[in-house]
This record gives sequence, structure tokens and C-alpha cells, in this order.
Amino acid sequence: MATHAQVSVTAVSKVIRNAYGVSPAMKDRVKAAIEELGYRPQAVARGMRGRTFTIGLVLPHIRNPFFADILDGLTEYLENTDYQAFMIQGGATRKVELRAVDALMDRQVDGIIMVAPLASKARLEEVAKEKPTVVLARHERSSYYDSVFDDDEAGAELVVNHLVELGHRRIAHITHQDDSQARPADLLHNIRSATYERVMREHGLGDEIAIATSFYHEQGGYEGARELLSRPTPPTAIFAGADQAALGALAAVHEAGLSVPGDVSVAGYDNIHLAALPNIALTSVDQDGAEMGRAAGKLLLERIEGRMTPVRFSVTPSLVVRGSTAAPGSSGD
Amino acid sequence: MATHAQVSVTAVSKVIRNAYGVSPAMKDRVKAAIEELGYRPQAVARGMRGRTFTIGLVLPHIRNPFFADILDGLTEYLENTDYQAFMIQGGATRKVELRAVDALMDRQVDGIIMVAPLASKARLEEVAKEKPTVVLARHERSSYYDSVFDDDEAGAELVVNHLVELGHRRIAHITHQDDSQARPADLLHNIRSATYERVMREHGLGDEIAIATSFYHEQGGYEGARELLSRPTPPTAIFAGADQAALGALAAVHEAGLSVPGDVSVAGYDNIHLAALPNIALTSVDQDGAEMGRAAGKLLLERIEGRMTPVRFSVTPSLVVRGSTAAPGSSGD
DNA sequence: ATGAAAGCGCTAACAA
DNA sequence: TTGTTAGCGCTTTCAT
Repeated sequence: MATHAQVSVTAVSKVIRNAYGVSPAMKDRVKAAIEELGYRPQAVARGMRGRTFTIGLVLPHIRNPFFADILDGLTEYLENTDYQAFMIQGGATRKVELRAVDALMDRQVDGIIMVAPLASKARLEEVAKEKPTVVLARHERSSYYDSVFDDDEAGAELVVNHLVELGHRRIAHITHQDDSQARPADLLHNIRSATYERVMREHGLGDEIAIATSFYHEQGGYEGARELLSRPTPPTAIFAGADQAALGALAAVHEAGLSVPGDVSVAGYDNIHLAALPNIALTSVDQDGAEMGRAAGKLLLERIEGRMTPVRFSVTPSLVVRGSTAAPGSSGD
Repeated sequence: MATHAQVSVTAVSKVIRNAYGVSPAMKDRVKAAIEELGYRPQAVARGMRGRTFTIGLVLPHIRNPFFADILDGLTEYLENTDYQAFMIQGGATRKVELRAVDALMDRQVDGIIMVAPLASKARLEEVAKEKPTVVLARHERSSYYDSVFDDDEAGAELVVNHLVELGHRRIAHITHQDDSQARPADLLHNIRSATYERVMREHGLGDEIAIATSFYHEQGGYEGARELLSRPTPPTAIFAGADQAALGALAAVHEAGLSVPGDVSVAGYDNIHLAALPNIALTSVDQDGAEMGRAAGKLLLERIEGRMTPVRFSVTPSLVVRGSTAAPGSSGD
């Protein structure tokens, strides 16, 4: 490229990097040549000396539409930068999650953004010592990486208070289980679950606490709700820790011949698009995923630019009340 | 690494690549050193001389759970290889889609698998001439890349026949619109739509053809169905070209005060997990996404190994009948 | 079987 | 302001 355009490789490099020390004339000449030859710098070669302009995003899976919001926010933020985000699947086991992060490191990404609920904090810090890192959806405080998360305590509180205010007492909860090495209190599902218990007690409903431990997906919510509904004193309201589980819970309630919200109210968390459909009308907690994605991108680039001090960015959720929740025994549906 | 372990860099390289010309003794020594130092080869450096062991997957977005099946299939297939798949979002416009592919090329991925409905065939072939390429979900025949797709004609036929057999005559269809530069007949939504028209005619129902042009997502299906239901002679059955749209259609039907399948039958395409939930019970066409992902991975690796002749892999869909479809005017719901 | 050495396409230090 | 040069960490010849 350089020889073909009668300029030195250094000149080309400088122009591409917007570096200091090129005359306007030279700049024009190089730019013209780049244009003409359709030249594109090889990221791997750049990576050998410095940056690859690649950032890695680890997501456990892509089945939760909430992750799509995060990715969209991140993509939007990176649009005006030289960086490109690539997503790699973290999977369902710790082993796979670790391997995904390693795969990113092996490829010299400039930074890592991850939703990694399974790894230990120690492991995350090892990674963060090597590469600029932003951790999503975990609440622990680290001096090595930035954190972006939803205030899950506030969100869960909104839901339980809403159900109590409607007059419910037998409010049950569906939570998620995994074999994480994180401190339980740092994981969102445990926070939502613990907050549910706390708020129930604060309302004097400690004896009504009923938790089904299952998974944050359709099948998990379905099975969790079935289990709850089969108990001697079934709940009049179910708070599923995630919308995907709430969709399963709705199915279980209907299948049991009960109506929503007439017989059972159902609420979720995440406010996925589906929740807004009139025949689902799921009361849910909205956390701004796109905002989280943007924030993660911004924080990561700051780290890449050299910031070493940790930053924690927290999104405040809000309750979106829809038709799936109402006073117990209301004629509804 | 090499010096530290008293072996030459060449030896290390050979061992890592399983190359010819290392004695068992040397092999052991190197392996021990690799283990001890936790050495991991840099993919970018390897990429400068040969492969990066990275394959790029382009998906338009990650909101369709069907894409998750594809990714899972691909990931599963690559698990026992040295390759890693990274996903990049192709986005909603042709410009973004092209940029995503460029980003992959810039990073010297060893091959590209893409769901790229917007690009022209010519553009795909340009890419395929540079890099081993597998194109998903498009039906055109190219001599430069492999194709993996669902037999959308067969699938659409299954749905329309099913509805006709139930006794429906006023069967409407919801299709998807975009500003693709592909030949329309090569895109799955056009194939489904054209097949719907053809089968309707074959059943002597040419006059009943009613198509709402919208989008393959919840909102699109909702709006499409509303439009269809507001016509002078509303349909008794709606075939949405994708489950996501079908979910929106279900919402519109319910909102109109009509019952499913009593007043209106609804069928979709993709058989996403949600379709199986008892309260949704969506009749849908199952296409094996995981199988498509595995096939794409296999074909791509073959190409990377040197195959130049094009292969087309087609998945045969099957109909999954559930509660959302029944004879017109049946008491159901 | 082994390792020295060239070179992939860049960036950064330095010389001119 | 410019261009020459030395590597970055690998793979691949090619002597030994």
C-alpha cells in the first residue's frame, strides 16, 4: 500500500491513527491512496504493537431479550469510536464461562465487558489485572474493575410493595439457582430473593414467605409456579425474579385453570418487550438495559485510556404496572 | 516462554500445532513447560502468519430466540476444535450489516458464517472470495459460498395446508419487509409469503389471499394482525411468517375481544420455546436451528481446510400443531 | 529431530 | 515534517 502510493508506511500509520507530525498535504495524499486502494489496516498486526480495537462482550446466552438491550446500548455507544464489540457466549457452566474469557484474552481484545454470574470474584480480578474490565450485573465492590448493575434491591422492593398494597398476603417468589462461585449476596437473583424476604417480614408477612428455587427461563418459571400452586396454601400472587420465568408462571397459572389476575397475580422483572403485549400485560420492573450497555462501553473506553480507579454505575429501576396484577379475588381477567 | 523452558520457539510452535518433527521427549518437555508457565499463544501473532482460529458469526440481532439455537449448534460443533466463534450484530440497515462483515475481515477471522438478509448476492460473493464463507437462511445458489437454510417452501405449505384442512378459507398472512438488495425470491420471508399465495390458489382460495406487510417481531405481528382484523371480511386464520410476529398477532386477536382458536386461529414459524407454553400453545413450524448451526460450523471448517466446491445444506421443517389452531367457529379456547 | 533466521503488517523510537 | 528501522510473537523455511 505504502509503496504503491509513494508514501512511507509510517506516514500511512500516522494518518490512520491521527497521530502528530503529518502535513496537511501528506495527509491528503495518504487519504486519497487509502481510498483508491480500499486499504484497511489489519487489526491483528496492529494488535501486535498495541491495540486491536476490539472489545469482547461475554453473555451467558442470548435467550434473554434483556441482553439484547445491553448489546444495543453498547453497540450504539461504540458506533462513533474505532472500537468494535464482539460477543462470545459464556454458557451454562463455570468451565465454559472461563474458557470464553480466555478466548477473549488469547485474541488480545483491548477490553472485556462481561455478564459472568458464575466466576469467583478472585477470578474476575485476575482478568481485570490483565485487561481493562467492566463487570455487569454483579454487585460486589472491586478495586480492579468497574461495575454496572441494576439496583435489584430497589426493584424487588417495588414489586413486593406493589403486591402488598394491592392487598396480597400470600405472595410467593420464584428464584434462580446456579453453581456460582460468587458470594451469593453479590448476585442479582439472590438480592431479589433476599429483598423479597426482607420486605415480606417488614410487612409482617414473614410466615407467608414461599420461595420456589428454579431457573430464570420459561420452563423454570413454569415448574416453579406449578410447585407453588400445589402447596397446601397456594399464593394469590407470584413474583418471578425475571420476566422469562414470569411467562412460564403465567402458563402454569392458566393451565391450573386459574385466571390472571383474578385468582393469581403475576409480576416479573426486566420488562422485556413481550411484557407489553395486551394479552400478556405483565407487571414488571424496568431496568434500562440500553443505558447499562452504553455505560459499560463508556467506562471500558475510559479504562482503556488509562483510568485505574474503579467506578460503579447503578441503574435505578421502575415499576411498570400492567394487567397481570390486581387486588386478590378481583373479578378481573 | 521458549527460553525459560530451555527449548526453541520452533519446538514450542511445533508442539502447539501438533506438527511433524518433534520427538516424544521434546514434546513432553515442551508440554510440561507450557503447563508450568500457563503459556497461551497469542492469536493475533499466529494470525500474522496463518490462522487466528477465530470464526465470525454475523446475526442481524439477538432478539429472535431462533438465532440462539443456531449459535448453540455452532458452539457445540466447535467445542472439539481449536476454533472459537464470535458474534457480531449485523443490525437493521445494510450499512451496518456491511460494516459488521468488514470488521470481521479486518480482524483476520478464518471464516465467516452469516445471517445477512440485506446484502446483495454480489457483495456476499466478494466476501466469500476473500474468506471461507457460509451463508445462512438465504436460498440463492452461489459457487463461492456454502448455504444452510430451511426449506421454507415446505414449511409454509405445511401451515397453509393445515389451516385449509381444518376448514379455513379466509386465511391471512403476515410477512416481513426490509430494504434488502438480495433477489426477493432468495429471502425466506418472501418464500414463505409466495408459498402462502401459491398454496391458497391451489386450493381455489386465490380470492381470499390477504397479506399484511409488516415485520417479524412482536410489534410487527401486532400491527399486522390489527390491520387484517379491521378489514371488511376479517380472516378466520392468521399465518404469521415468524413466531415473534405470531405472538403479536395473538395479542391483537385477544385485544379485539376475539378468542383463539375459537374466532381466529393463529400459526407461526420457528417453533421458539415460548410457543410450547400451555397458555400460548402456538401451532408452529419447527426448523432445527441447532442442526443448522452445527452444519454451518462443519461446512465452514471444511472450507477452511481447503474445499472450494459449494455445498448447500437444507433442513426439512415439520409442523407442530398446538391449541392455537382449530376448525373455524369451533367452541374452543 | 532440532533450532536459527526470515518475515507477516503494523507502531514507535529515532534520525535525517 | 519525513522516512528508516527495530521489533511485537508467532509460523515456516531451511540448514544443521
